[in-house]
Formats: sequence, C-alpha cells, structure tokens
Amino acid sequence: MATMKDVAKLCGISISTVSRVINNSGYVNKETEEKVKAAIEKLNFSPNQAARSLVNGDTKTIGLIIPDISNPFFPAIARAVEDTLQEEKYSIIVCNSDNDILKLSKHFKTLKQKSVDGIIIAGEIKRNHIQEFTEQNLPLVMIDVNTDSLPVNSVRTDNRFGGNIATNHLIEQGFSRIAHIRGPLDSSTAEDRYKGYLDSLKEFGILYDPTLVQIGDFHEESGYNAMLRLLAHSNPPDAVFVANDLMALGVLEVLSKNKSQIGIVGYDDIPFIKYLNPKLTTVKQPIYDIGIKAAQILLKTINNSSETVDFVKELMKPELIIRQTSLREKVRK
Amino acid sequence: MATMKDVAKLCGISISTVSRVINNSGYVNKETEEKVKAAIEKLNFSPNQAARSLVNGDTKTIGLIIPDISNPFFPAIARAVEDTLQEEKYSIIVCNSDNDILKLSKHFKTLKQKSVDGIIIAGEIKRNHIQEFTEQNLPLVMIDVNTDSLPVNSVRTDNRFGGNIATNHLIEQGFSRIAHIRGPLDSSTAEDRYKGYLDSLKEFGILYDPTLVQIGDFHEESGYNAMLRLLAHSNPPDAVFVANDLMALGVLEVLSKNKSQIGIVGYDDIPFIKYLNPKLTTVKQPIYDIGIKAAQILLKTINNSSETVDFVKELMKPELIIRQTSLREKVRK
DNA sequence: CTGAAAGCGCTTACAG
DNA sequence: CTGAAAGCGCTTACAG
Repeated sequence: MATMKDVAKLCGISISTVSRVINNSGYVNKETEEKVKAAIEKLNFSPNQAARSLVNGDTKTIGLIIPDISNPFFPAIARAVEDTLQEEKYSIIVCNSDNDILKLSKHFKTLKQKSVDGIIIAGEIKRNHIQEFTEQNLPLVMIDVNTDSLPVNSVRTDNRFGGNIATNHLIEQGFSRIAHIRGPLDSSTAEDRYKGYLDSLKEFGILYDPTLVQIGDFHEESGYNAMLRLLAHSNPPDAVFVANDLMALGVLEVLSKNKSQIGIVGYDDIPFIKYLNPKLTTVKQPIYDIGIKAAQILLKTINNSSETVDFVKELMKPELIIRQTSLREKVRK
Repeated sequence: MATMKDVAKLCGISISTVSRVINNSGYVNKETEEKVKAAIEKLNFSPNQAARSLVNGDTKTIGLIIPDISNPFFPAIARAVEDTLQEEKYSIIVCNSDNDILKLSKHFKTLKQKSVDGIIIAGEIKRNHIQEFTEQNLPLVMIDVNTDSLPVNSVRTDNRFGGNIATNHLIEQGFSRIAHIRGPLDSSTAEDRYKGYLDSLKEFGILYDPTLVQIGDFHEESGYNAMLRLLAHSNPPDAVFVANDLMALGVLEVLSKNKSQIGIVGYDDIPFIKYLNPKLTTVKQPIYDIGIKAAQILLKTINNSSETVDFVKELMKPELIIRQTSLREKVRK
C-alpha cells in the first residue's frame, strides 16, 4: 500500500505538506494541493489509521458489547448505533458477551487495547461489577443497566412502569386471576417488571398470590415450561403477564395447543412478533431509539472528554401495544 | 495508560526485554520474567494495538460487511463469524451496506484504511463490481455472491437445487398449479431459485405459465402484494413457492385472512419462523454454518497470505424442512 | 506557504 | 540472557 512518503516523492515535496492537504490543516498553495490530490488519486493512497491513532490517540472506532446479536432484541440496537456513528465516520466493533461477566471483561480489555474511542455495553451487569468498567477513563454508555449514583452514562427504559401498564391492561380487560412469568431473580430488569406487576395488583386491590409467579430465564423454553406449571395449578390463572416476548413465544406454543382463552401480554415488541398468530399484545420498547440515544451520548462524551460533564441517565418510556392476545372478547381461530 | 516504557522503568530494565516477555519471544531470565509480569499486573498495562499494528502490519481485527443486521438472516452469520474468529483473538467490525454498492465501497475503503487483516462480504454484488474488491490484495471471502472464475474465495448455497426441491415437494404433494414469487430480476440468487422452479416443472412435464411468476424484492410487503396479484389471477394457483421467508410472511398475511388452502414453501428458515402459525414449510439454509465456513476460509487465507493458494469455492446444500403450509391434508385452524 | 525533526508505542534484528 | 537503535506511517510544533 502506498504511504505518504510515496505521494510526497511523486510530488517532489515533503510529507508535512502532504499531511496538511490530507487534514485540511494550515495553508497550502492551491497548486501544490491539486498536485497532491492527483498523486493520492493516482497511487490510490489512503492514510494508515494505525499510524494516525498512534499520534492522535483516537481510532475512529468504538466498541459495542451486547449479550447476543442472535437475540432479536439486539440487531436493532446495533443498527441504530452504526447509523448514528457512521455519520461521524466511526466504525463499530461488535462483541457478544452472552451475559457472562468474564467474557464481557475480556472483550472490554481487548477493546481498550485496540484504543477504541468509546464503548457501549448492553445487558445486565451486577452493581459490583460496574466499577471495573467505569474507572478506566474511557467514554462509556451502558444500556439497560441500573447505574444510579454511579459515574456512568446510561440509557434505560422504565421497566417498572412497563410492568405496570401491562398488568393494568389485563385487569381492565376483566381478567381477575393474573399470573406473571418473570425473568431471573438476579436480573434488575426482571425485578422491575415484577414490581410493576405488584403495583397493579395493589392499585386494583387484588390479593397477591405468590404461587402465580413463575421464574423463567428470558428464553422461549422457560416460558413454555412456566406456562405448563401455571396450567397445572389447582386454581389456574385466567391471564398472564410475561416478562419478555421470547418467553411469550413459549407460552403461546403451549396455549395454542390448548385453544386456551388465557389473556397474554408480552414485553419488548421484538421484530416479527407482529406476524404471530394470534397477535401478541406487548409492551413495546423503543429499541432503535435506545441505540440512537446511546450513540449520541457516547459521541458527546468522546468530544468532551476533557471537560467534566455530568453523567447522563436517560430513562425512556415503554408503550403498550394492544393486539389480540389480551382481548377479552378475542376471536381465536 | 501505562506503556512498555513504564513497566521497563519500574523493573529497571529495557523495553526490549519487556517486549520479549510479552511476546514470549527469545530467552528471558525466569526472575526477570516474573518481575516484568508483576509490573504489568501492577500497572494494569496492556500493549497498544495501534503501535503493534504499525510494525507488524496486522491488527487482529477483520471486517464483516453485510446488507443489514436487522434482516433476520444476518445475525446468525455475524455470530458464527465472531464465534469462530474470536478463538483466534480477532475482533469484528460490522458494517451494513443495505445492498448498496456505494456504501459497500465506502465501508471497504474504511476497513482497508484501518488495516483490517481480512474482510468478509455478504450479499449480492454484480459481477462487474467484484473486481474492485479482489484486486486490493486483502484476504477476502464473499458470501452469497457468484464468483465463478474470479480470484476470490466464496461460500454459497446451491440455490437452484433449493428451488428445485421446494417445487418438487409441492408437486409431490399433489398441487398442480404452482406459482412462484421470486426476488429481483438482477439478483442471481433469485434467478437461481427461479431456475430450480423451472427445473421442477420440466421434470414433471408441467407447462410453464409465466403469468404465475410474480416479482418481489425479498421483503414482506412485496410478498403481500405479489400474493394479492396471484389471487386476482383469472386462473389462480393452488400453491406457491416463495423465494424467501420474509416474502412468505407477507403471503401468509394475506392467506390467513382468506382461510386459504393454498400450499406454500418459503426459503431460508430464518429464526422464529417456526413459531408462526400455521408453520411454514421452507428450504433451510445452514446460516450459522455458512458464517463458520466463511470465517475459517478467511483465517486460512490470512495465515497463508504469502503462499499462492487456490481460491476456495464452497457450495453448501440447503435442506427442505417440511412443516404445515405445504401439506395437502393440512389442518389449518 | 513549506520542510526538518521529534515523537506516538511498539517490534525486531544486531551486538554483546 | 539483555540493551541500543532503527523503523513502522503518521502528526505537530517550530523555523524559515
């Protein structure tokens, strides 16, 4: 590959001048400039980013660590981040953590070694692990992690509110015995949605029955199994709020066999869920917007890295999307 | 961030020796080695990859250019590539091209500038555009592009065969008037699946009726519209082979309203399609395996960059997954 | 407006 | 076994 030296030689000038025309810095004779540009064109030269990074300290690339790009929740985030950052000429290194703190940690280290200009981390991280990432003095935005009172930027959605509107809707539809299939006990997201569910019960004066709450792991199969358990209950529920769409898929799977009339509300509104039959009522997260927001905050942090700026804590509101599965008078085929 | 100089100073030795212990190259006194390792630990040092790249020429990062990570076909490829390459300590920069040759070209250039060690490109590229990428002397693997007789590695699936087994299955199920919703005219993938469809007709001595072939763009809505047109036909089909699952989603959308008994076979077997109701019969592409294969070939190319190796042309076989929508005696709820 | 020189943080022969 | 020195390809003051 051609280097600046090559184009300098071809033009009979110094590399300093070549650098100036490339970076539009300082004054350069119009004529010289043309000559340099022609040479660059001719040699198909493009500056070596590694060399640049070494002196500038920046790389024009950022890291995005997500649990799993195969999980339908994350591609939209990745896309949003790329769409937003590539306007500013950034590239994105994507890493899958599988929600494993060890893998996450390894990826973080690698990214740091590659001198990325900033990192976006999505997924649950336990509070005592967060510090490891915040003290690195690297522009950072966390998605979906509770960073209250911690020195990090974050973008989250109001999960408690989401759980609340989901459950309220079911109650207002006339369902009276409402179960909840929640996420893992150590997940704050799961916990918040569960709290929203409890809020609703209290709000409507419904007695809380702990045997109606089943624990899943946010994947299909656990939803399937949880629903089976619920159906085996001596006094089964007539509706269920499921903490995410993936588990709701499992729930639908068992209920479709039973031609059941149990009301269902999911959570996330992942793409393609709308093609399901019957159509799933769900709490929609503004996935793409979350990605955009995170990217914007990261960008701002990168550009202000010298000044002390307050950390941004963005809380986005989810929205109830009413489709078929929650309707009392629904027509299930 | 700490540099090698810092650890050298802390140990009272030269950076040459530090470098040696980091890279396990040459002989180092056991004692010195321990001291260096301790210093590295203490200073939380990790080598600057930009500096390394500058001298070594490699970056331990590769580029993956796909049409769109939001398209459910691609996350599995991205995951497979990461899973395969991260064993070798590579990072992946993901770029979305939207199947736009200009964007693709820009991404390619950026990646080259960042000195990536290799690039995987997925998606259709017209023959006359391929050269632009092959002549750059960069390890390269193309997924899903016809590279016959061109100096590039590629991984593809046998689309003609896929179209053939899809249509054969429909015929064997007893359907006699079989339509085809194909992809764009300028897509070789679409063309090949269409040819497979034609092969079947000929094989079974069925007269080809061009009015039964509708053109879509591989997205839901075009499938929806194409199906509408087919239903408006004076002599409508009793089955349809749809060139990908996304368009089949659109087809199912119109047919579910009509309680139609038209047979359907899709193509791809994208994730979650199996949760659809009725369950879509489709031609499964080994998506994850395609990604693995591409990554393996890239790796081999990177490691043999000096030797002249033959270009690999991998042709993978798709597989028919029979579910509900193609069954003659199917029970549609 | 332009060039010489130092330096970014490493690796790699070459001496010793 | 270890160190001094050159060099990877750039950018950035500093002179001129």
